[in-house]
Amino acid sequence: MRLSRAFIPTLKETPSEAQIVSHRLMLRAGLVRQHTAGIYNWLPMGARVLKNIEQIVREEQNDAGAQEIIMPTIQSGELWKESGRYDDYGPEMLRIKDRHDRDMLYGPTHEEVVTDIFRNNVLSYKDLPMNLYQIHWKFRDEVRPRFGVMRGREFLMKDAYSFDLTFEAAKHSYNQMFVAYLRTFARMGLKAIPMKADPGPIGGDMSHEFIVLAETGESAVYCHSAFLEKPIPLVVDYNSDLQEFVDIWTRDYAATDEEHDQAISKELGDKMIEARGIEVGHIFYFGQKYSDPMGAKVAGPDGEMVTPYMGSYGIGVSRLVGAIVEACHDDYGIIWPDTVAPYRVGLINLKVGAEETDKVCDKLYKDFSEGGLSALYDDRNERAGVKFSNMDLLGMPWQVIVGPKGLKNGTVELKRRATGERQELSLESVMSKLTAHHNAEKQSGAGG
RNA sequence: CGGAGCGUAGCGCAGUCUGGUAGCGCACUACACUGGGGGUGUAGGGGUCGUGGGUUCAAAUCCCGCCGCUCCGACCA
Repeated sequence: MRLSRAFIPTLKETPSEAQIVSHRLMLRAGLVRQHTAGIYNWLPMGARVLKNIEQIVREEQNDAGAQEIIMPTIQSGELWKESGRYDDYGPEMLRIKDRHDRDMLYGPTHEEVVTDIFRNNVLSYKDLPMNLYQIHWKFRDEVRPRFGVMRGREFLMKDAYSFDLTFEAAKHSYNQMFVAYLRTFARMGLKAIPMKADPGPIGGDMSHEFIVLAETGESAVYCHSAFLEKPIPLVVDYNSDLQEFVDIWTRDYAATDEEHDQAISKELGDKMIEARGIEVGHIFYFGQKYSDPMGAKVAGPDGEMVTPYMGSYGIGVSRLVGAIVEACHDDYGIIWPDTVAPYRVGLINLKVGAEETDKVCDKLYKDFSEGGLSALYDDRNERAGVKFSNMDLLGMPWQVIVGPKGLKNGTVELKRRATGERQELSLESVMSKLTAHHNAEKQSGAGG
């Protein structure tokens, strides 16, 4: 994309409503604009990041054996009366009447709908286990939306729902999602720590929140320093027993503010990390809570009808954009991890209109796109300083700077946004270096 | 939902107390100079002052209603 043609409205000054750094930077870098309280427009840069994140989530869900579906945003109230939640859910649920005066609602979550799909279409234990997910917009009429997209009312969420014949099998489904989540967040360059969450009325220990550590996180969190060193599984056989791996990630202490035990802090001493965190995922097992009242049953091996055991697994996709900015920025702007960056490369032409620089930039721009490296080409007739600070604000992980000085020696400059490290390289080495990095990342599946 | 505050050009703000021609900086347009970290100058364009009513010769300014947004608390992917 040529910057001269791109719709990227940047701001020098921060709009007064933005309090936290991710919100400020997302507005300043032109990712989003607020439509109304807690509801956002996603402009081209924001939309690209959102799509990248969505795709990583999708790939990892598919790898883990989940199948993508799309459920409606507007739901019938009748299903919620069956599960009993129509009365329980409260004003957070946006309720609507259609023209026939029927009770409808904008879905805040989809347990009822997915259970309805299941009971109407799945008849035999042979179809289990089954895990269905979607990546779709939800609406929860929060009392007080804030922090930009981190606590919006409308938000993009990946929600998966598993169905199993037995508790043991359900536990395996839970573990599959657990591992998939570790991989998903790692691929985005995030350190996400699973913390035991309030298990709710079902009890047990099968509920975890995945928390990204960030200075400006919304809540205080506590965890053992061992979490910073734990391995992310690069290659996973999701059919194998994952319990051992899950145990590694759950044996050390980690708790959110509400669950925290101050005594353990003392016990762990300097091994205890006290930090701020952002919840980006939440998985839980809830057994027959919905399948039972809604009458979802399959025929078991012996012909008896069995009510399946369920779990649900959420990732806040739009929230992740904010969380990544919270975790990856400096005084100059955003520092996108390679895997989610709106463009991989920011190409800066320092002297637009000069034959040499124009020619080299055109060639690089073409080579990047042919090599599968998305590039944002700053071809505007602006001063160098404007382009540098603008590209730093936008946060492309690599910058390729083409100016008359370097070209005299046949070189261009490659800058790593995260470290500020700069190298003078020939055109060929720039291409090969970026391509090599890109390929290495694809192979490992966990770049960043 | 309790408490507090704010709505004036795309963004940041002044003007409101004490009523009298709607301003400043950035951004935007044009031209010139400049040209490796948000440069300089000149000339421009853009606002029914959130909205409805009231008081007044006269309302951004005073009074009343409504709408919207933000912040602090209790709640949440």
